Amino acid sequence: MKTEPDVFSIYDLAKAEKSTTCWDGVRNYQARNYMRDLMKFGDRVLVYHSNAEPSCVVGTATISNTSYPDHTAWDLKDPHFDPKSDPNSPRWFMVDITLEAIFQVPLALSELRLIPELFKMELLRKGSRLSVQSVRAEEFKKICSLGKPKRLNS
DNA sequence: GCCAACGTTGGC
DNA sequence: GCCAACGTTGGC
Repeated sequence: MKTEPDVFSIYDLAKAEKSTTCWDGVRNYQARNYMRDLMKFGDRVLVYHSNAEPSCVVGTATISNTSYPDHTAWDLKDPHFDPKSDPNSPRWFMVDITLEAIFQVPLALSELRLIPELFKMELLRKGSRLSVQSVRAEEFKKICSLGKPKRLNS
């Protein structure tokens, strides 16, 4: 899952109550479908900082609440307000994620591109813009082995 | 700041 | 349903 660190970084997540946040503001149908239809409680996710210097995979989190309507779509003052989302038939959904580990070695895109096991990874595809993507188990494992995750409570 | 790669909108 | 115009994402 991508986030712009200027807006909400993994360090903000670490500081949040119970290291948990709702993943609001996603306004892309495919990304929404991943969250609404595919994500299950306990699923693990990679946290990625986009538009950063450099852009990096910075840690892991878990799904701590499965999908529910994204109420920020109905909030006039929210930057992601969507007049076409009807509270009686919500258009946008979100999940909650809880921080699992921060990488002691953040993994920049340029570095990930050099890893043969990751050549097919969606994140590394040219023009890959989707903010919620699926990651293959082997890719997840490889990235964790490179990132040296530092668990919160251990 | 540039621009490729999308996704969305709306006229027809 | 097609597609041009426009808007957004995000690496570089």
